[in-house]
Amino acid sequence: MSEPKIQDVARLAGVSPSSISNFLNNRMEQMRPDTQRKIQQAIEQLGYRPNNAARQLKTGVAKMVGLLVPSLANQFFGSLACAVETAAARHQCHVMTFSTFRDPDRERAVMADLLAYGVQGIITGSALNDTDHLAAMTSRCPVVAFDIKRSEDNHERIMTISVDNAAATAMAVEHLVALGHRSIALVSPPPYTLNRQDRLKGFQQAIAQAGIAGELVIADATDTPPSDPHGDTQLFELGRSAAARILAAPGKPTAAIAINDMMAIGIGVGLKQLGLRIPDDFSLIGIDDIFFSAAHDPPLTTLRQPIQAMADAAVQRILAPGAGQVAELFPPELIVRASTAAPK
Amino acid sequence: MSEPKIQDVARLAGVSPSSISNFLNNRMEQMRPDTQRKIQQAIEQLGYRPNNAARQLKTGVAKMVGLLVPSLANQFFGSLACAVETAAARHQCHVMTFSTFRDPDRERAVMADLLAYGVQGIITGSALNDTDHLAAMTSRCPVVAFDIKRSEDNHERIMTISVDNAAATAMAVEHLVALGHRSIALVSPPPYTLNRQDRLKGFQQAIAQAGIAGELVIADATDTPPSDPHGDTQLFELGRSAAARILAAPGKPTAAIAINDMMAIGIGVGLKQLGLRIPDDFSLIGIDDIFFSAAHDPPLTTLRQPIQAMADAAVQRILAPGAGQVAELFPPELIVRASTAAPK
DNA sequence: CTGTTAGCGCCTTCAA
DNA sequence: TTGAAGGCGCTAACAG
Repeated sequence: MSEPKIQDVARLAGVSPSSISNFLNNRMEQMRPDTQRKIQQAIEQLGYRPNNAARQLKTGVAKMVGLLVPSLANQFFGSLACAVETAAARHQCHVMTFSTFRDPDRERAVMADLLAYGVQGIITGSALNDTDHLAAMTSRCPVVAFDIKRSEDNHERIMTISVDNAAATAMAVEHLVALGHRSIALVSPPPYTLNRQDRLKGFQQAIAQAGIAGELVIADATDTPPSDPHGDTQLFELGRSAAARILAAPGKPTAAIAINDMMAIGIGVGLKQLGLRIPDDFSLIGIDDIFFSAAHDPPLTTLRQPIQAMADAAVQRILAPGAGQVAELFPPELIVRASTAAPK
Repeated sequence: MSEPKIQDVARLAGVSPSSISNFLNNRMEQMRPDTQRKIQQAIEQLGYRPNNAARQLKTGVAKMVGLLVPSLANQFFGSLACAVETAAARHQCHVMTFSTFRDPDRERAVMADLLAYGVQGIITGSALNDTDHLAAMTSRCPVVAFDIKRSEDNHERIMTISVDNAAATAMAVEHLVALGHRSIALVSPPPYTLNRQDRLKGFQQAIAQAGIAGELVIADATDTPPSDPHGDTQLFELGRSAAARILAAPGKPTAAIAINDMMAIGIGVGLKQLGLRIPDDFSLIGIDDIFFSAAHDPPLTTLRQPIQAMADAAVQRILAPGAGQVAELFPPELIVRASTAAPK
């Protein structure tokens, strides 16, 4: 069971441990080809793997970044984790992911764990409203937060990455207007977060610019409890129970923009239960482009967040500090599928 | 930036490093209460965190298990990762998750990485057909594989955990028969894996027992390329393009059991495009109970895999070897939703 | 080009 | 109840 160590390899290869170390760290110019070959062979023969803990203890750095998400059971964050893993791999770096379940205590605890592992930085997709604690982390390691917006409250040292929220809703409005809609609803939970406020702002500006009717429908009550506490089913339920109120809104909207896909899907189901057909009777558009948007019926038109590009940028910020801006907004991409059409 | 170390705490508390160590390892009986208090205070004042690498190097074990999944972007495996994280946390253990993208080379590489981190064991939800390599790992650390079935080919030392596949399809048949269906199709990709063969077997036995018509529809061709290479969209597309063939099957099935939910959802969409309504014109049942099954239209009847229980068992096998069986089958649970009804 | 050496931070006897 | 000391496996000078 006990793993072979660098000494064993050295002995077998008939060279010194430092040559093995050089070999492992790709300093090939420091040895003759045949030494190289012997080392290679010895390593394979023994099935030798360097011990990360020892290496880390010595060098002081772990090739590792930490990732915090609300829950991996939430499809959006599963995709994010996958993208971050891919991005980190480009830098020979591994990712340690923790689910926080949006629990502030747990968030604090796992950040401490991450620090104990010596991660090079922390990426969070689970930023709490209280950014003070996050800001405090920046004195320990670089911190990149997805989807929170810089404000006076949060320290300069938190790097932020977000989709351009105002652009997303504005593009949604433009798409709908181009289709001929003249009255559009924006459906959202209470816009507590700056992100949601940005989406609202983008919506209102685009509505004003197009000179059409815009309705804000706040979805904040649901009759059925969430079936999965961590999967963000709430938004689905919220959307579903908002369907009737959307139709009854003052401007008689013929289309709705949901704050995200999960909610859009819920709205769609609610609308169908009310007897409407999508997109014939009503158009629907989401934000995110989660996996199931394409597999939905009808396939959902949405504004895709460029997750991989955002993940790449996040990892870059951690591993090559100073290489990029502190705050960056990524443009969403309109994915036209079958949930939007001209109004009747 | 440099973290405080045990010496610093000792100095500040006015005690020796070993007392700090005793404190950290909960050997409180070895010191006076006031020493304890002083240490506690010093730790907090410094924001001290023990260095995992040093601890691991010294003790030889990392409180960590490794998890391999095809991709976290696949909702089922995101849920699995979440469940494993929860299970491991009960043992003060962390999880390092890697996506393999079903690439054998990558699978081998990440297993080696996991070993280098000194994980206590490896849980894989991404077992390749070639179990030899997996079996070879068992000499390095305990290995638990989800969803592969023990056979003569794979070594005794791979511990396996799986839902009872035969029971799942059998229960699905029984549910459908109770509803009045007399001709049922099982839709599956080619049943290369033992798991799928078991599902097929359970289906056939249940069909025979009920004395009704059973049809096997192999879905192996799709016209549209997968939209997400790692999200298992293939099964969705496969299901969708199989819809017509299901209806045309010899026995004129009035209901279908899909090999999993993803495929069931695809079949449902395909069927609807053909003008059928579910469950009025046709009943559909899946296996897994992924998140979106409940949020689908109509909500999908399915056989739930008890993921948390399975994850608990997997972690148990790793952390408390000998505590459980080597191979274990978990009973699926029938979740009746709205995609099944009596035939017309 | 290769070997020797001194720790990285912590844990754990062992002695005081 | 506390302190001193050795070493886990590896890396990076530095000396040969």
